[in-house]
Amino acid sequence: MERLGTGGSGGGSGREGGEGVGFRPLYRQVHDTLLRRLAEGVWQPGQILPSEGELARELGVSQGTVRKALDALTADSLLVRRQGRGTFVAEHDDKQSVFRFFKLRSEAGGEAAPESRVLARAEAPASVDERDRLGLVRQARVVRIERLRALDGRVCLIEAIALPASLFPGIAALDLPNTLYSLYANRFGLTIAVARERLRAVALSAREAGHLGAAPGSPALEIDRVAFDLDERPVEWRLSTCLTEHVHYQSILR
Amino acid sequence: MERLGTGGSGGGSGREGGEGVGFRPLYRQVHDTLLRRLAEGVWQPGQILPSEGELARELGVSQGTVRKALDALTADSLLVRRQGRGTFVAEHDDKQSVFRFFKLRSEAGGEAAPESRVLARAEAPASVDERDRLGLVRQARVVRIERLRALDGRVCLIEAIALPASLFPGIAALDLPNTLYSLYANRFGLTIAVARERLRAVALSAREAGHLGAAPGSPALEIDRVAFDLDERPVEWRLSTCLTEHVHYQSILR
DNA sequence: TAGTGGTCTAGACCACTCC
DNA sequence: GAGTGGTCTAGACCACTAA
Repeated sequence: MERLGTGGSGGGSGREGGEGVGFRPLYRQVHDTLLRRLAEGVWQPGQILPSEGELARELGVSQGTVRKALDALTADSLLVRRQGRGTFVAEHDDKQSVFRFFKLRSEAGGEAAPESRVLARAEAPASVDERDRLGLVRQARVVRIERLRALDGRVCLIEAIALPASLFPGIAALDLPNTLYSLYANRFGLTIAVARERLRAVALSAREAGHLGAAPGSPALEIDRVAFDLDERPVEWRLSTCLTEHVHYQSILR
Repeated sequence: MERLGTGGSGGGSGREGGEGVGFRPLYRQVHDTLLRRLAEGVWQPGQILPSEGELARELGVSQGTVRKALDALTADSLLVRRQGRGTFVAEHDDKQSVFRFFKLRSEAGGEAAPESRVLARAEAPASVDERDRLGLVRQARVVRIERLRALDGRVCLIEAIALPASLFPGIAALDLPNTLYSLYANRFGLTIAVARERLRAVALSAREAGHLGAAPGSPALEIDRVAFDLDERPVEWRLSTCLTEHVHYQSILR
């Protein structure tokens, strides 16, 4: 049992303790409490959460307040709600949610999932760039993965992935699935919540050109992605170089 | 006075008319009603809307239902709500909201707004590509605008804009501001609600290279944007070609 | 002081799922 | 039929703004 704010019955919003700066709405406190539990793995992906009523009683708030927090977590794709069944921790290995972080689309418009082939894997001391992107200390080590990926049967992308070795113990020895983020969640308890991508146009190096079957110097799209977990820690750095002859990067702005 | 659904007092959600497929929640009907009014220009950008209570009485629903609709419109950046003051139609000519649709960022991280210089303007029959992107009929005409844009004082981008001439009467004779979308809203009553961007890497043509001060064949980022108004009509096609030596395209994925 | 949006509660009924 | 989330209402009090 863990009560929040002033709780209790009757109207009023009920300020939390303290008197100065800090005022967080109750629904925000509930949101953060549930988010912390998700980050700690109290509920695993695919598992069902207690019902709105149970959570409300446990936390000492009204059902409407719990609902508002659950709605926010659902909007962030961390939960899935199904009428008549319950509220579940989102699983991101589904066909459709592969495309949550994968913005490349075939010109043909086919919704085929990308295939992957691992070229290399190794553990090594982190480079300066890797320490910078991942917020690592000087002595830190990383696991590096290099892959080729194909869309619609056409190889179009080569990507270099760097992971903090301390967060992914033993990953170098595992079979790597096509969608790494479900592996991160299921094996290492790390849920990717946000990613920041920076795109540039570059000329292919001779080595990249060889792997992609293109001429050296050809223009290519470089995608520099840092992915963050529920605690907003940088967890993965991924540098992708992509041929965009039959493929483009799609972005919807609102 | 315009009432929605079954309205009235007491509990119950109240289904709308008909018996078969269609069921739209009341708050959704309110949302659509308000959206239609915005699209029709009933309230101009910057103007205040009636209060929650007034809207609730007018539409014959509870204040909570109106609130839910207003919150959704606020989340879509169409409204701005200010505690103690009221609800306003969003204005998108502010400094910070220039970056709503402009995703290029200087490597230096400076938040300086981009500058523009118009190279050419003309009206002409729509090309096949323009008809395709803008959903135009065979005889339609477009206004074309070509601009150079600079970030941090460095020219980095050349863009070709195509507008349906029927939607923008007389735009060829106007002074063009740096941020076109506020002009679209204020002079032509067209609010841009969504844009779809497709990014590719291309090699600079000799002409583009000349304008951008780079070598022909240099890799550049091509941004193909179609912008839609509140009625989801395609309203602008913009093809930008950008040097990404000191600039990148930033995207946040959730 | 009056009016606005923001938060919180309590309770009703509906739609869906499963037993 | 029991239990879940989804919708809707009514009413209270708080925080902020402006006159």
